[in-house]
Amino acid sequence: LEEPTWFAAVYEAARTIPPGQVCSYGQLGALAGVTARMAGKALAFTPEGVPWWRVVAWDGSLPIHKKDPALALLQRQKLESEGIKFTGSQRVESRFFISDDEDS
DNA sequence: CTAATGACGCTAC
DNA sequence: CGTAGCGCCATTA
Repeated sequence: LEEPTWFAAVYEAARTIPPGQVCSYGQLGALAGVTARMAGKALAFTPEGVPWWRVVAWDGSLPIHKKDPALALLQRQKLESEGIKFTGSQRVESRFFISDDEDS
């Protein structure tokens, strides 16, 4: 169990995500000091205690369904449990993002 | 060293 | 709102 890489930084950044809010891989990566791609990689290895479901794509969609469609469904249920709502499609509303400024 | 890939980001149509 | 294409950075072949 050794991740001597930016993985740990991504996990800690994910823990800083407040409940009822979501964050994009880019935002999380910025907090962890890595790029969005690296954040996604780390999120695939998320250990216990890390709210990986609070991390979505920049546009609120769930890009993880590419290989694990069931996982995407699980994430959506988790987000709904947090009070987050979805649009007609599988996308989280922008006002739930940490990036505030929900008012245009 | 070059090519390909990935729980991505953003612009363009 | 939907799809298509390119860019990004690190790991692996």
